[in-house]
Amino acid sequence: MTKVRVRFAPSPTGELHIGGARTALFNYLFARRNSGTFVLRIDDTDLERSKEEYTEKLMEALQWLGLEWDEGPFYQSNRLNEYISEVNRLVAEKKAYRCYCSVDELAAGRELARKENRAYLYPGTCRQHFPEEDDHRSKAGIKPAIRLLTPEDGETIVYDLIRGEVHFDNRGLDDFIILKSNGQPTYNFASVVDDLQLKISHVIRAEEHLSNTPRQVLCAMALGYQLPTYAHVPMILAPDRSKLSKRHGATSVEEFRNLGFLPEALINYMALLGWSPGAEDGVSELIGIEHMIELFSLARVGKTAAVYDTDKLTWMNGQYLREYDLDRLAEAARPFFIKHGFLRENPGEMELHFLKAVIAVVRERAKTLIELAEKSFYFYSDDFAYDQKALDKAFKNKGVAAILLDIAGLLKALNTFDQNVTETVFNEYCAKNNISPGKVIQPVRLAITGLGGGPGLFEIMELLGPARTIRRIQQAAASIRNTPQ
RNA sequence: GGCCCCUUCGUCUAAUCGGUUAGGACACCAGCCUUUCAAGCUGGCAGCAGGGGUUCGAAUCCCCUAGGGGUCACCA
Repeated sequence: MTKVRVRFAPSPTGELHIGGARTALFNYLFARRNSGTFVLRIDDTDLERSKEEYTEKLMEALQWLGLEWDEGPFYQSNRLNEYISEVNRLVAEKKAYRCYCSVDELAAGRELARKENRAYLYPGTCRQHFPEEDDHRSKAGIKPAIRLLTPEDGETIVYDLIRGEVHFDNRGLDDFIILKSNGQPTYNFASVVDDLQLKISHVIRAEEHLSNTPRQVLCAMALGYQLPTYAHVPMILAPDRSKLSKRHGATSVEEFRNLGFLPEALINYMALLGWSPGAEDGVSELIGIEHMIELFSLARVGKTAAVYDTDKLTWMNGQYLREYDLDRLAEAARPFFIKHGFLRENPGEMELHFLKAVIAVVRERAKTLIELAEKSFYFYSDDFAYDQKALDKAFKNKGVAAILLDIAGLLKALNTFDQNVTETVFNEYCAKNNISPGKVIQPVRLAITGLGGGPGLFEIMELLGPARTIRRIQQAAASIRNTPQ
């Protein structure tokens, strides 16, 4: 068996989106599952659109997701000599030829084909002009592009692990350009040279590349190398079933990160888009990366494009949020708390300790880190309005202000303020006055949090401490008295 | 338009060689639990794109139609 070597080869023309990230994930899982090597390559042959900052962001996103690569990054822009020498070889072997057709000429041909409603194929104008005849043109300073000489009939077959044999009629393939007149290789060529020279055993990539694969197969055959095995994974579509783009809201890994999703949740969610672990009944879909590596197989990758659904991602994130290691969660949540002004840029020991305590309580009802921070506001600010619905429910009863004042008085008399003590105080008060606990707890909750729901009241009070708790209860009582019923 | 791929609940998916009341998850609805809100538990709603074959029997195999997606550049 040849050693498994796979690659993820993004072009640095934008942020890493969920489709690319999932392709990277599948490559990673496949490599790990088969004790292979995961190579990162940056396909930056398009000088116009490639940007270094995107390369940085791409790598940052991969690292954040935990998809560590074993080799690379290799840059196509650094490998120009390899491509040129391979192109020269093909020209020398008469498997490729110089083309002097102008861009305008070609565009006109395409335009005509479009008008006549037929597919455009390069007519092979320059096929006959083998080297000698080109001399005078090159002397005139015209730079040629190089085209691959492709077969006129027969078929090219792509062997795909997910789709089986895919046949392409060679009559539908023309002599495409492998080296542009500016001296840069085209994607189809550079990619093949790299895959071959890097000894990639399996090319796992998105389905959008399937139609280009016969061209790559032709390149590889002309170059005389052994072909890698292909696996074209289904696309991830936007909710409107179209290809992902900016107008679809959050699509990039970075955006999901900023929206408060955890990398493990995103990984878990993406893995299930197209791949299925086998789905026996009652088996959880919550799968950590290690378990995923054990279970992964391309045979269980489906053929249908998936529409991503943020609801399920959100649910999954909530699941991870609850189980996460508290220290790591606090670390991940920090920026979100800072953004709300709940935390300083360089918080001290005490603040971090308090942060963890708050998170431990609030995370039970948050699904994203944004929500986690938002739902923690009353631990950091006295300045909040009462929720109207909760107010109508909890503050409307006649004796509420008096009850609040009673409670404030009882709390004030306490030496210790932990949740066991305060709960006992509440219970005794209710029993003595024959009031149901809810009639006391809910108004107090509203007084100290402004909300009708949330964590256990006694947990909140302990975290908040006696001073703030009592003050808020007294203020609530006062505001009820001052409001005409 | 040519070529290529695809088609199971709203969404993600399962159903190894054709025989299942077509299963699970998210979302949604209801109930239970609870000081509340979540979580959790229980139950419910909901699908084989359509039409022909083949077969005793088809979600599963074949053909056609429809729909979706991809690709056809001196982009990747």
